[in-house]
Amino acid sequence: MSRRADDSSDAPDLRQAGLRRTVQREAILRVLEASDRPLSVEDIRARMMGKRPGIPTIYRNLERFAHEGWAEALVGDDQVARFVRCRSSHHHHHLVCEGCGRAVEVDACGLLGSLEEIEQATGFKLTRHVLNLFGTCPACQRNRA
Amino acid sequence: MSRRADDSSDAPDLRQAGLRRTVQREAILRVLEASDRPLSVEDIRARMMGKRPGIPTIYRNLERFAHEGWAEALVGDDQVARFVRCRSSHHHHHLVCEGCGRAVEVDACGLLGSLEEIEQATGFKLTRHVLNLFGTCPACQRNRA
DNA sequence: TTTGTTGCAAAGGGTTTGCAGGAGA
DNA sequence: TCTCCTGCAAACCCTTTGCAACAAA
Repeated sequence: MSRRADDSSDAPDLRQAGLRRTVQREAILRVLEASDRPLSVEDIRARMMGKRPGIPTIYRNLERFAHEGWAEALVGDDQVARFVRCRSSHHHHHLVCEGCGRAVEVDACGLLGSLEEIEQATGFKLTRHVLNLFGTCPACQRNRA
Repeated sequence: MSRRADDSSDAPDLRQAGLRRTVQREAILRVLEASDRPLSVEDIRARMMGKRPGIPTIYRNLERFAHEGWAEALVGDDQVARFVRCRSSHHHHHLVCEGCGRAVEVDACGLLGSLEEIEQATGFKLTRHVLNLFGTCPACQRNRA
């Protein structure tokens, strides 16, 4: 019922981004959409039934999706890129549960003050930052207790 | 003259960490020590004269150094690990100049407040975070103007 | 038809492993 | 001497590239 006025859309519009609608692309988007955790390219492939796109196709499309702001690559300690669907096109960060892998988006607006402090303390002009947060989600906290 | 009481030491003590003193190890430390920017393994090798350690040796030692908190790996967009010497063993972050590559350590203590906000907003219990900052250093700002 | 996309295979390239020889203590 | 380290070469493995066949528009 709610069609919000802001940028968060439920399904990326391929055509609007100048991309052709192909079964592979829509399948990849569907997998990302259905997952609440970062997925490697192999993960994505594993979640498809029947004829699956080739690895290069998945990489190429994820790259485009990331460029459109529809997804983002999070590289973990194992140096493997895992992709998450970005629901918001605002600046945001991802908080990943170390227990179950579930990821949520976080508006780290409170960070801005700290960034200004850093600019003043160092004399640097900040251009961008990468912040990845890790923790334990409510469900995993309960399970642990 | 100043021997500070805190943890910042000028030269890591290999023996104290249970590591043997080898020429390779000390050479790698010396290169890290002398550089004010993150260095890839190849960079490190390139900065050595004469007989240089093999690539695997450098990787193995950097891993140990990182484990001791003497250095840290920063992985950029190109997926290549670059290592910086950590002067402080406190929790800190690195701010890298996109102009010249120079890196400085930043105490992002101001971040703590934001982190608590995030815990309250999400219900997650935060365990760790990775924050890498990028910007333009004072010198590069001047050169640009 | 035109042009973006996919598939396959192969190459790339940073990083890791195995193991024998060598150096620290 | 006893381990720890190093060197070399090869293996790993995620990711990218090239190019011909294919499908969207």
